[in-house]
Amino acid sequence: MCRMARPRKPLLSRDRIVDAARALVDTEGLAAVSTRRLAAELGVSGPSLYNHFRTKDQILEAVADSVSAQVDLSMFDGNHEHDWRTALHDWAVSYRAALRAHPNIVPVLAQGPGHRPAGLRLADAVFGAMVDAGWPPPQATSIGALMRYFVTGSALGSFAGGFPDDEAAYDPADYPHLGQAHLLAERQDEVDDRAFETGLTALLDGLAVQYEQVAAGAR
Amino acid sequence: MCRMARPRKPLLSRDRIVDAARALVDTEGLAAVSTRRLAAELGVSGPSLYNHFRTKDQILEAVADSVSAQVDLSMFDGNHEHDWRTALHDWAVSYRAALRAHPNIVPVLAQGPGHRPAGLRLADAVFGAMVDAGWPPPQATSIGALMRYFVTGSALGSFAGGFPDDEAAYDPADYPHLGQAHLLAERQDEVDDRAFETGLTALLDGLAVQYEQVAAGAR
DNA sequence: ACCTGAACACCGTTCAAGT
DNA sequence: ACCTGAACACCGTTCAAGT
Repeated sequence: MCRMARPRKPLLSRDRIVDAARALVDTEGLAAVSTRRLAAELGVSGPSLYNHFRTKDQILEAVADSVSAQVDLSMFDGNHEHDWRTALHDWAVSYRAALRAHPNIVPVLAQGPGHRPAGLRLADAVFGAMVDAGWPPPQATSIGALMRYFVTGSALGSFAGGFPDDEAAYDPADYPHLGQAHLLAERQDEVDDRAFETGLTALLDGLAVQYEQVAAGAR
Repeated sequence: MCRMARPRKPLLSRDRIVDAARALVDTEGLAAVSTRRLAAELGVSGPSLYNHFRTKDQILEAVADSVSAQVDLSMFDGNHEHDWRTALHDWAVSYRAALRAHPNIVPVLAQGPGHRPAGLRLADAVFGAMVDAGWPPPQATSIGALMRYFVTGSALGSFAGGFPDDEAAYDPADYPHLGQAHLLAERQDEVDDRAFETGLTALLDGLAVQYEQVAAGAR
């Protein structure tokens, strides 16, 4: 049929590279991602990656964006089934779940959306929904910012898991109140989940107070 | 006086290494810190550092701890001049200020205190003060965790600074609500400071609601 | 005890060469 | 268009050698 010799199918694609990089970040951490190691995982040589990405950093940006894309934004859809508070709560839970599934990439994500499409879409959705709900634009901006602070902070590293699990690490003379801290490690998810829900509830309760003031001012 | 030849004064010390590393992290970022580069800054050869620290990671841990040590904890002192809410507010402001002065080390700090003394001291102080103020220990733990989430998240990266400042980056078809987002970059500190104060106030208002419930349960 | 140069097994990235 | 090997200027860390 064809006159010209068809080039064989390319070995790589941006998607294959991002998938492999995300897997490597998840299992072995950011520091384990080298272009040679990643290429080996994909069965090619190191420099091949540069046919698809300009730098290694751009690969990591793409991984970060693929994680942002997992965040559910449907609660901000126009049909308004949820009030702003419920929407914000459900979004925060989905946002944190997506990041906690890939905690090692959070430092990259937390630098802001930059030009990453999924990051910008997320910022667009929450800002638009808050303005639609009646928040003045400056407050809507603050809500987007403070929710990102809280969610990325909660996903960046476990609170409970950051404490040593050996009792000997806590000299009572130095740390009089940490006598039970060595128990945190074995209840890691429970402690972090409860702290997240407690903080999220407090944030939303506090924002509701401010919303009342805004609404009263508008009357 | 002395029989033995005095060894000449050591060229390095842990403190000198940590100070130089912190300066390098601040001015050029985590990625710029290599043992060779850091050693050159100190006028010695790369391997010399290994006489004072076991690994490069331990140097970065020490930098992180030196930043934690800058956080003011005096509001948690026993004299009880402040109620828990005021103390928590002032602590959060100091905590964020210390981290924002050295944002590039925050990813290391946010992994938790580990065995770092200043990190453990900070956790000890806030937990002890909340328990003293009447919070049940599990809630006091949650408060330590959620405050760390919020503060580290707010210091990890600027919200406003994470958005491109060129209008062309925001196609209205893709991001219908980000028409003004390119203006965020030029008001970076203002936007982030207001979001932090808004979030902190909301958190404390929300915690006050929960505190009332705890106090009512105890009656 | 503390610093050095040499060495090892790595890095990210470029580039000429192949198909 | 896409992949390769060779090369360049780096890495973190170890170690024998110096004082």
